[in-house]
Amino acid sequence: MQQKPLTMRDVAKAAGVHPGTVSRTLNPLTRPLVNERTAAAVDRAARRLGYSPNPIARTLKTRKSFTIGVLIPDLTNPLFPPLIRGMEGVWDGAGYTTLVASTDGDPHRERQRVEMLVARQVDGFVIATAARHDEVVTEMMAAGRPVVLVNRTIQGSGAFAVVPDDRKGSTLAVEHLVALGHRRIAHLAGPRRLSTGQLRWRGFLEAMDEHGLEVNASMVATAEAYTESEGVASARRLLGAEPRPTAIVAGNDLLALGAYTALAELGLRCPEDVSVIGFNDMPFADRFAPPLTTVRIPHALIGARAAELLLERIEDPAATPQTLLFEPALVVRASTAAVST
Amino acid sequence: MQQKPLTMRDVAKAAGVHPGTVSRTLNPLTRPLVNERTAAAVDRAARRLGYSPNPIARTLKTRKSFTIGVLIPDLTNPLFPPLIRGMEGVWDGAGYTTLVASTDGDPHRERQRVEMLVARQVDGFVIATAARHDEVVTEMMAAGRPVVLVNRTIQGSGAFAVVPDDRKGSTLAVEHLVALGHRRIAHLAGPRRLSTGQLRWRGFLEAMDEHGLEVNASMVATAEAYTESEGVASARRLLGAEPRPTAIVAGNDLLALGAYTALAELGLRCPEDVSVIGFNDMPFADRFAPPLTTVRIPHALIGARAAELLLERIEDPAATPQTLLFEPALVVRASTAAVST
DNA sequence: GATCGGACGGCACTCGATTGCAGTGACTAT
DNA sequence: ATAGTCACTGCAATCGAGTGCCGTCCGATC
Repeated sequence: MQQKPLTMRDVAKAAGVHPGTVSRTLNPLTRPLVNERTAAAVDRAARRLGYSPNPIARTLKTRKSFTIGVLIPDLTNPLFPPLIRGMEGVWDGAGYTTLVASTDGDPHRERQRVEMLVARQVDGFVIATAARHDEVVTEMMAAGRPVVLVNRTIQGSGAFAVVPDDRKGSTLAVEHLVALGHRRIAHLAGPRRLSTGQLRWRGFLEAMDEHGLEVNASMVATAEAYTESEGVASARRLLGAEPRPTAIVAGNDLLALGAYTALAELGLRCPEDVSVIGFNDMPFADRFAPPLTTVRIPHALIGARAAELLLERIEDPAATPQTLLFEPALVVRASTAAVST
Repeated sequence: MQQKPLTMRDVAKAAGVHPGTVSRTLNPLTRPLVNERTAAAVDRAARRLGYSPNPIARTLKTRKSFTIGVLIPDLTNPLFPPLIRGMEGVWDGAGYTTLVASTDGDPHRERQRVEMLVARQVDGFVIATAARHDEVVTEMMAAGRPVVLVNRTIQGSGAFAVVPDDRKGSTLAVEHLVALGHRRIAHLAGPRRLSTGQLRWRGFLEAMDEHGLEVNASMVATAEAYTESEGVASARRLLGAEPRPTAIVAGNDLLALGAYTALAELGLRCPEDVSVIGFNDMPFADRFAPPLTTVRIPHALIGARAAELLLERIEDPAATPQTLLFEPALVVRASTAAVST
């Protein structure tokens, strides 16, 4: 709340010492270098004047900004706010500030945002926008920048990542439906170029195979993006097949919502005619009509863990890459029911 | 994407000029001062080396960071992402970066976040957390910092603010219910210390009066915060009254959702037994069970307009304060119905 | 009482870009 | 030919904090 810029020289003058000494006393690492009594005097002067150091100047000199860049596709996707809160929680405690940038899924814009963040000297990145083959991410890692991937990861290893166990999630979904007597189960898949789309699809196929259930081409539709409107379009294709599936496993909750719409268009009821399962357990999923059965992913936890991992990576550039897998859990609500014969 | 820091001196050396000349060339305002041919040479050198200026150093010298601080209560409240996207849209175009800070409604934390933003030399603030009597905001304005209030405003004038016409919104809600034959209409109010809580309440009382409808004490319950759980608690009180209200006007959608829960607890149906109206038209309000009738507020627009206003204020410190009122609109869905006699 | 060692803190340069001031050279006017 | 003007551009200080180097002063030691 200071009006006129208060600098180290002011504190130095007030304490009757040299600015360099002030710097040393205020920095915990160099503090031992200065006499306890002078240090106390400096502290007193600083407190009295209400001095607080200028992070900009500090960054210029030390190249450390105590800022972290977070790349997400779109803030209005309800999946991301909890993720971000999870991260902010740990960074706040460590004195870091969070700088969030939206890319809208546009690689050009993504690159531009990254350049902005680099220019602002962020100390590291959390990336929630990674495609399986992601040029920008690969370049950043090659350049030695601290990067942690969340939610989505890239093909191959060597990256730090904190992601849900997507295959497992699909297994949970399929098993639940099979237990309810479903056999014609369709998959409303997310984009194949994202790890979530790919792995949930793979997991779906494997689980179906496990149960001796056949999956022909008309039982899988792939959405171009994780949006309601894409969900509607793909669900229409699924529901046009003969015989019609009795259940749909959607790649995420927004796609599931799209399926709701497609069902309504056709005069079909959920869950009486067709069961639907989502993915993520987004906020208010329990409020939908009908309340959505979905695979819950602990986003706040994933965010927090990613934040910690990044901090470790920043402090130790030689840290070995690791990908952390989080267990999903099935949340049964009212969008799934026993198959009606 | 540069690895080694590339500075103006490097460009200067490559172009065979002095760093100062490079600075003048690259700054559009001072560009006319330099000879066209040397300017072209500098441009070429800069492009060839892939130089981009260091915003940190620039900020240190010019005290302008091209960063704007946004204060919100909580990112996971679905009301805020659209607001933020609206602002980012205009700032991106003007070369500003957005720094979002969550306060969780805690004044202590709010003050601390503001100090962080001030230290980072943000050029201005958008504040969505203002209470009607807000010390922090008042101090900031007194200190001459560019501030624009969104969604919530403070008591008295002299502030820049972009807010919905809350009284009007309440009027819309009451009129809709009256038209459906309701007479015992209750208000599930938001906190009185926020302008939204206060004005929507006032608007409710005025509209009821307008229609010759009485409002006794048991017809208004005030929630301590805009949360579902607070909504449940207050709605219980409302529904315990005798005779029971046939309709509830909630101070926002989250409170309305709380009312849904309270109704379900009592075995009452919405809208057959009690109609409910929300406020905001938050994302997915059309997906709830039942789809929520609500007063829509154009948040993205409000955000965009606030962003523009702040930019004007930053460029012209003498700009005169103004508060912009945005028209709400009633969105009728399925949570309201004609009163059942 | 002279020497040595260590603790302390002052000095001055650095980070990268901006900018007031002054100097250079060309060109014009008288 | 000399002064005066103008257009450029180089120089150096500056923003605020961090830090290597060195001098000073103290006490301890023989």
